[in-house]
Amino acid sequence: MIAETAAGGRRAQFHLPHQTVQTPVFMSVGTAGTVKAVPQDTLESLGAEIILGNTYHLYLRPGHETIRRLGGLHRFISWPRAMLTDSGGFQVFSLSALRKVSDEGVRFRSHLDGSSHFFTPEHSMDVQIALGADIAMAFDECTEYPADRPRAIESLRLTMAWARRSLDHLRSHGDEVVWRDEFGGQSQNLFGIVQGGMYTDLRRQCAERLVEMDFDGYAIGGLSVGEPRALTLEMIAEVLPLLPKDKPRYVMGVGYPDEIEQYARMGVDMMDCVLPTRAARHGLLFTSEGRLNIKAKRFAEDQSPPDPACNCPVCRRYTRAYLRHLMQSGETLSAILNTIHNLAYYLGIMERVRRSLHAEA
RNA sequence: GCACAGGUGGCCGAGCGGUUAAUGGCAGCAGACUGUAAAUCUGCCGCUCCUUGGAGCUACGGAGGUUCGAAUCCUCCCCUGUGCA
Repeated sequence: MIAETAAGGRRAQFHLPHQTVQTPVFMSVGTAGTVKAVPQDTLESLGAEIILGNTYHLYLRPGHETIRRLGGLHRFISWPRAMLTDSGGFQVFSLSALRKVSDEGVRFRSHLDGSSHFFTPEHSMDVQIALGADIAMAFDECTEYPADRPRAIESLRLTMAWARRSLDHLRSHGDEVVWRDEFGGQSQNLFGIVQGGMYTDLRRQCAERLVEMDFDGYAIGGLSVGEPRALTLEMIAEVLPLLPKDKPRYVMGVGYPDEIEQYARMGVDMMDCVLPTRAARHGLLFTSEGRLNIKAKRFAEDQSPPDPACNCPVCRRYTRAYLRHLMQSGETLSAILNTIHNLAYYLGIMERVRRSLHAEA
């Protein structure tokens, strides 16, 4: 812990096997072993210290055993810094049409070829061990919104049982949970995930139980699934005080620029979101002046940079007119430049917040 | 010159007597996107009016014709492609 503000904001750093991560931090999502459209060296130069990978996607392709044989995910994708793998729990939610949930686990059909697979907490851990990220996530069920109370309770029961099993399995395979690669990796951390729908008492109950289990960090999941922002905020505010101060707190799947700043100031250490990368590919740029739909005709001859206040490599060199043209033409470079800018913008927000938290403390 | 095949809204392309302002796709315009089945999805897309819903006008190469009714059938003309001279 480096600094703490009266409002609960934290400026800290976490020593992970591959990287000491300065927090609060925004993590770019690299589902299939790539932060879409951005090469690893560019991510490094943008200052990304930790990125995500996804258990579900990498298990299906190229296969976790393949990645294990190739020396783990870090080596496979040539990423020297920290990584976190999501457990596949979110896919249980997002691929709902193709799944069947039981206490034991989840049977689902591959979105790639329709083949049938069965995921259990143990299996998710095995896959994540093979991938070898610095942080693995417990296998959970992301409760949908809206979910009535009985449904939220049932979903929560599953998530807590699976958290226990995830932890037990990972701990009992301690010897395997060590990756030594040229980047210096070692032991793997495991985070538990707080669910509970939009019910504060369920959230509290879940948080307390997970803390008893003693995870290496705690995530708040099941948010940004369609609920009003006020609810998101309420759930986060409810859970944060229950989590141990000396461990990372991670809100999964958020958010818009103003959201991540707000949550960081409340004491959230880690966040991730596909928004900056996906929106970039769709032509939406986040700037200090607000959202910029670069496809808009009014930018056709606009010679100013995407964001005049931004110092990223894209804003230093290219005009809105050019980015619009690339987008209109469907050029690959469009996705690359848009994504680099959005990521730079998000990382810049966090950099600013970190400084500000430090100054306030 | 002869023989086939064609000429449809910005483009490509369905339709081949009424349910057709005319299927689709592209392009264009606007919007969405929150632990990535997403370089995806949604809406608008002949013109002019009025309030949703409508009203009117103009449209399927051109000119005639048949028919209650034609982008669709007939005649002539113009143009394009291919083949043969």
